[in-house]
Amino acid sequence: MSPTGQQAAAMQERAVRTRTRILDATVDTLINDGYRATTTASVQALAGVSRGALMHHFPSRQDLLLQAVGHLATKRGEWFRDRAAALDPRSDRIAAGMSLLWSTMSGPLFAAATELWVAARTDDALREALLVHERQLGEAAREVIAEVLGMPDPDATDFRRALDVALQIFRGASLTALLRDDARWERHIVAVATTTFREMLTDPDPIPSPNHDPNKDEQ
Amino acid sequence: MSPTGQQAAAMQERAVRTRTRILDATVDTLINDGYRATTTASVQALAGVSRGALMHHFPSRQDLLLQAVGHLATKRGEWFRDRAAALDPRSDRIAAGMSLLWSTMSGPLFAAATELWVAARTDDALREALLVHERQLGEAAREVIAEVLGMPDPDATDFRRALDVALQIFRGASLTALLRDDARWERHIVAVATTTFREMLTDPDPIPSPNHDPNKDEQ
DNA sequence: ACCCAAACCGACCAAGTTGACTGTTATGGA
DNA sequence: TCCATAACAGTCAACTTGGTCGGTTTGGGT
Repeated sequence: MSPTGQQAAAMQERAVRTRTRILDATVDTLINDGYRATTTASVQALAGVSRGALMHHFPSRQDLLLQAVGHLATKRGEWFRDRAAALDPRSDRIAAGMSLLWSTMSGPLFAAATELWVAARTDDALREALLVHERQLGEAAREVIAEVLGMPDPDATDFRRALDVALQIFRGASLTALLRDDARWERHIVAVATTTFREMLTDPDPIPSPNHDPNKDEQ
Repeated sequence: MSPTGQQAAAMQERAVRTRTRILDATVDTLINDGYRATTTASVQALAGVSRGALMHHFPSRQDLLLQAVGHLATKRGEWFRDRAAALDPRSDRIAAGMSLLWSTMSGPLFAAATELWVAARTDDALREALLVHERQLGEAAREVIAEVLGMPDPDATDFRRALDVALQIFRGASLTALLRDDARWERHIVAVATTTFREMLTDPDPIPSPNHDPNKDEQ
């Protein structure tokens, strides 16, 4: 989301603000109007900048969206850390952790990310950018969650697997929640995820392990 | 996806074929190029029809996409039933059912549905259409799954809840699989879903129930 | 043989979208 | 102070996209 080091050195205060305004407007447009309606013109209008300013910072729509991926990831990371810091330390840790995770994945920022995510299926450059940032975000989130849960090692295999499953549940639930809006059902899903997570951590895994990990993926 | 009854009576063979060609082309374009790139022109080109023909059957792009929702739902239903009928009756029933579910949600047709699904977040008409057809598809799938599993009652609360969770896991996994493509991980997720499903069916639910169900959905 | 409505054709148009281009203003350093 | 360059402004042309419209073809009924 940040420009290259050399550019950053030359960037002035005003430029940074303009840049941020544009990227914020891009994210807002993604949230409010979706990927298809996120045109350079609408972003420009929402940001209140001239065409020249927009094109100066982002020579093409492609550029704009690629940079928006990083910008969005940063905002999501900040949001996540803020909420994590505000957790009640006396509550049940696992339940708190799962609630935290769900709150991150049910908000507007996640909706914007989903727009980009789906678009990335048919856009190689976007996919590359997303993969990089999602990976970073995922690792950062895993560390924060591990801390919330009081886990000594964020890299423990059991923990990673359990968290991965919880993530899938929430990802699916977030998609479902896009269309139907049922707070009760959402609470239920969080409860299910919490139970599942707890069992996957405590039980010696009853699940046929993928018995790999030596190498990463064989497509 | 079918026209109104009166129109259907007047529709000729050729018209039906043209219509189907266009809708198939729409789905293919969604699969290959994504929602944003699914323009009337590209659909027209892929279907090999004239502009007039396209506009005759689908007066607007909105129309085209709304009808495509139904068309896609039909194709998904057929596909699902075909695969269900081809299952090996000697295999483990729950495992077979979960594999069946995952195969439905990891294919190109589901990718097309996801494109529409996400677009529907910011498109009321599309959302309405999707809700209707997804509900029908969901019920049909539930009945088929119940039969595969040998469940006496597809409407049993425990069964519905367990299936719902499995659906969320697979929905999330399908999104994840859009970007990274790891067959081993996918098998693992199916195994996890299978175990979770089995436990939710056999255990007297240890999960805090949403304590409702008096009425179906209060969206 | 004729008629009529559905089906289909393709040129045309208006609006939208993108990015290039020329000019202007601000800012830090020599 | 002055200048080089980044930052910004606004217009414009090329292209895309969705939709209209007048006309032609097809096929079943009479």
